[in-house]
Amino acid sequence: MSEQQAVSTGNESGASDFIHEIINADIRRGKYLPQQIRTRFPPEPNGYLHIGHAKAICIDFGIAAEYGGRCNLRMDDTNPGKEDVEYVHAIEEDIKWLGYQWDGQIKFASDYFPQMYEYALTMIKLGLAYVDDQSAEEIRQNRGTLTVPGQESPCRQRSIAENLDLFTRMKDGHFPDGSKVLRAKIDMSSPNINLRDPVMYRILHQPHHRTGSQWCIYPMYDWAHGLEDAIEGITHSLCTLEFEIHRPLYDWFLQPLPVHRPQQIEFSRLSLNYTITSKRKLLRLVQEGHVSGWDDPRMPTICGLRRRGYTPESLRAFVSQTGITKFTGITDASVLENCLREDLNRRASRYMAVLRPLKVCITNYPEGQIDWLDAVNNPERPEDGTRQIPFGRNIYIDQDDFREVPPPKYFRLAPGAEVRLRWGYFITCQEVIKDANGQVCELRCTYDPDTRGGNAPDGRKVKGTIHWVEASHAVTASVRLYDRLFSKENPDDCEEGQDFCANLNPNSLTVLTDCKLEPALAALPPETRVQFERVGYFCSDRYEHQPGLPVFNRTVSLKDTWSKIEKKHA
RNA sequence: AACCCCGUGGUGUAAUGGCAGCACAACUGGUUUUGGUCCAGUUAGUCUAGGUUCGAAUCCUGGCGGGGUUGCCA
Repeated sequence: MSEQQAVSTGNESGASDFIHEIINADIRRGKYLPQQIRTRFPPEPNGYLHIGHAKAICIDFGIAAEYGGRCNLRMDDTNPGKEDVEYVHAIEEDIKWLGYQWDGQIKFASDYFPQMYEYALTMIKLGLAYVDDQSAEEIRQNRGTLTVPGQESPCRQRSIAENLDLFTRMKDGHFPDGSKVLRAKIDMSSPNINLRDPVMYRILHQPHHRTGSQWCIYPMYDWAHGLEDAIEGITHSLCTLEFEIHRPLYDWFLQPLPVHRPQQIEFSRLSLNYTITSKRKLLRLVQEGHVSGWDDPRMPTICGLRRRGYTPESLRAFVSQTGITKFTGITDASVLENCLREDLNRRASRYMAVLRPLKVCITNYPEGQIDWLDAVNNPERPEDGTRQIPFGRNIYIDQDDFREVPPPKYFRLAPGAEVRLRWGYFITCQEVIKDANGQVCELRCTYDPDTRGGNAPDGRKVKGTIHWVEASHAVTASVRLYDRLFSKENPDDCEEGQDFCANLNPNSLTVLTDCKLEPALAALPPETRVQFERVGYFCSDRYEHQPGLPVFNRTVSLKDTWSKIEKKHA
């Protein structure tokens, strides 16, 4: 490959999707230099970003970076009634956390209102826009339907002078909300309904979170968006598939104006099974208290995934794996989990934690004596070193690691059985103690002093290794176990008269308050991702975790081969 | 019988007229001081009918199926 070719594409990943093809072609024929490629991520600040936005962010920022170009962050704040600065800040934080940095200052569509207004006057002067007095209802009626053409407005033939006068007075606040709109004069019988004289401006006597009461007319998406892109010199305006049918309008608005002309390219949205990614529905979950907030660890929002313990790297890997296409498929959530486990397996330090404690007394171990054992922090990264963990006469193990009547293939503790304590000794269960209700409440075991560190000098093997925590040093913690928020693959699949809330998984959250942690875990700062050995990946809560009162969220469990074996034999 | 877009294993995605490959999932087996990781393997796919071509997942035509579009939302 010649150097010129390598430079001309600048495509490091070698991706060959249709977006890269278009950009590569533009570069090849000299339309742009690679470093001139400019994209934008244009959220409306009316909600929190979710996993679907993460895809758009990775594509918008990622592609610009590949070519050595730039990507803008632009708030598409053209509808004052729905938008708020709260969302602006949250969006900025989420994008940075994902690992991206926008070019220069954050941009706001509202900053372009004056220029958009001037261009609207130009459109009127060109005879391409007119003021319509019809009500919203009349406009809707006259738009026709998918199969019948629309009717032209009685106002369509107004003179340019009259349109100019009316539009100026619209801007100056002479008319009440809804009394007039500015419309593009295109084609009321177009098979593409977007072209049936779409509204460009509506009257809204509402304060805007940035421009205050400066404006009482606000531009509609189709009119505004292409101009925003043009003003910023966007070369490739990447968006999702539902805007595909708007592209003729995007081009139509820009064509007569003396502006740069970006190219809109559409790709399919990301959908995940067992998940909703609709801002409206997400908002309902928050408002109706089905979750604790936008950043509830069960939410598919970026801040929710973050609090759950997802890494930015795993999210980016996931987006990269699902690819860029025009096919509207549903990705299995296990792909996301796999990306996470792959990342965390590499990075997360291992610790021992007992979630549902069962007391074990090592009867032949001296009272009051503590033995500090060496434990490897991360077998995937020997350079992470080792730490010391206390061992003593009284320890906790997980209730699930003991069965009074062990099922087939059960390798853990049972009456008379010997297991290895991770990093510790072999122990053998000698006695089972039950409470008044007949529940197992304590085990009395013996240990083999010769097996310190986990190996028997006589070469005998034990099949099972279980985790444990020494009782006198254990720190009691709260641990939240999360499961999928919805019990149906498609949460919208519900009975007549019901909605997605009927499919909420009642067991999506389990809070355990008597978990026993090895001491090192309690000393960790908030938002630290770790593995509880044999259990799963956990993250100290971003807001509630304290050294004296640890709070961990389960990010994802470890793959559980045993549960499959157990089911098979059941 | 509107218009636009899209159809490749169960799921997501490569192959740009030349050996249908990858990942996830599922299932075997091996390794293992995490029933994790890792390694090896198995199952399984071009919606359909024609056409063009030496050769079609790829190009053309029809059918079928899916998604989007009838806000003064974005």
